[in-house]
Amino acid sequence: MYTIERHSEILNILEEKKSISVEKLSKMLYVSAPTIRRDLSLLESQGRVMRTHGGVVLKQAAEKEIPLMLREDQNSDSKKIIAKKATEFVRDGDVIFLDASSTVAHIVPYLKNFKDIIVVTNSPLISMKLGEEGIRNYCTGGLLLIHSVAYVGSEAERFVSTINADVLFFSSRGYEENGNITDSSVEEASIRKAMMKNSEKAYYLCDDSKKNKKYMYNICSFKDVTKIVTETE
Amino acid sequence: MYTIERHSEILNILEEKKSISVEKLSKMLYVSAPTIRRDLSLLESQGRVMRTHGGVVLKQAAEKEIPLMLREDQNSDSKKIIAKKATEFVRDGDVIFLDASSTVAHIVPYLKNFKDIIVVTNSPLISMKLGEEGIRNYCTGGLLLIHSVAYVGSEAERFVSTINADVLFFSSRGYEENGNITDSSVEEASIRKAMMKNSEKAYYLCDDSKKNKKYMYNICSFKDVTKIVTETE
DNA sequence: GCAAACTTTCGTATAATTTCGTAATTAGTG
DNA sequence: CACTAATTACGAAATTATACGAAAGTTTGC
Repeated sequence: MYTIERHSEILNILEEKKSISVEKLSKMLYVSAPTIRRDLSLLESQGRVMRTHGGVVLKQAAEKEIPLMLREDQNSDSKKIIAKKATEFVRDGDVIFLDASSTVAHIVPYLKNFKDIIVVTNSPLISMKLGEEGIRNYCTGGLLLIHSVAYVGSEAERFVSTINADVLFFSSRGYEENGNITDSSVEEASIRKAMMKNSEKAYYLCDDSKKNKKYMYNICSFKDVTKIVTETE
Repeated sequence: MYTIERHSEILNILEEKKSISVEKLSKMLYVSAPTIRRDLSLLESQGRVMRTHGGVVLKQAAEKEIPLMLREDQNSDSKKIIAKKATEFVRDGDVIFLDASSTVAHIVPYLKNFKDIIVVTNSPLISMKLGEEGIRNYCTGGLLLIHSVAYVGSEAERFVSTINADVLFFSSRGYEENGNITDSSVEEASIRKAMMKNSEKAYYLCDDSKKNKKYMYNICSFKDVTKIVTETE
């Protein structure tokens, strides 16, 4: 067995056992302990395992730093429910628009069950999460709107206007009983309109916390939306 | 048997055995070990196999290459030094291109000392880091190249071509003594060329680990670069 | 055509590097 | 403090990189 084969073998073993001692690895792989330690140092420097006195533990993908935005996410549970419901409207082969909201971000994990989908989003965060799940995706690019981690502006909208999507999932800051869907930034309202214009269907994802909140900019009205997805009925 | 026939024969053998020694290949194909090694270097630079001391292993598609974004990056200290040195070439008010390399990513924290700069990058990761530092930035958008967390393709290049930048900071997988700067993916090489074309100045950031590594795709040559920034002189 | 100059390919020889075990020293743990 | 584990140092064996030259194939100019 070659060195790099041994490295992936160590990872395989860890995948199964989560942690193991240097001594056991040494016996299992028929090499001396110093060799195992060298291997582990390397794997540690690559950030794949964590060494401890006497052994190693697998570094879980859990402790990644990215979801900073999503961590401080409120109503995360309802959003998850809504996201799952939304996947009902996805078909294999669809071209999907996702806006840059945290609600919509929760759809990502569910999308990997579909084949040959292409996703277009204006959120770098969602784009990267899609990438992690192995989902082919395009990002619009444009000016980064910092507080909402979204690309906006003419560049972003131009990109959107070149795509013909099957479905759009979007959210917003608030909606009113009368059907007005509103947001607090022009730029974001604008790009959502652009997405809506170029998508066959548009699903509005909203949790109850958004009810009866009115912000400065109008996105659209309930009647412009194919369906509204909520946690309740 | 011609050279390229030998190459595909090596791949065939590997397909079946997954890994094999240089010595065995040498005997099976009736050529000397150095010849096999040359073949393997080539196949490796094409990303089809992984060399290891004593032999080669097939690069499984499944070979879970930890995405850049989760990988703790190596040579982080030298990269930090290089990044700091690079900031010497930034002026207030500059429009700056940053490519999607981890070396270049280390520049971000130093950029917040400059006023009125605008940064354009094809990396969602760098874009978000810039955002966190409060630096005004645009991302190119385009197709997400997963393993390097970079946007590439015609959309990304089109965006770049609309920008006139003052400086570009870029890196690559490898460079040779003779001045060739190369990378392992066409797409990434291509977008770097596009950035170079539209920037007044271009600084190549390279740490010693990249020395004398040759990959399949040419980006440019030392003479096309304004200055090379290294950890040493 | 044809020969000279050039390029590509490959083997040989040698220098440099990698890998890995042993042994000695240092550090960590209960 | 005793015991185990980790680090460091070092040497041996194997592998690889490099330099160089020979042979075969290509290109160029006449």
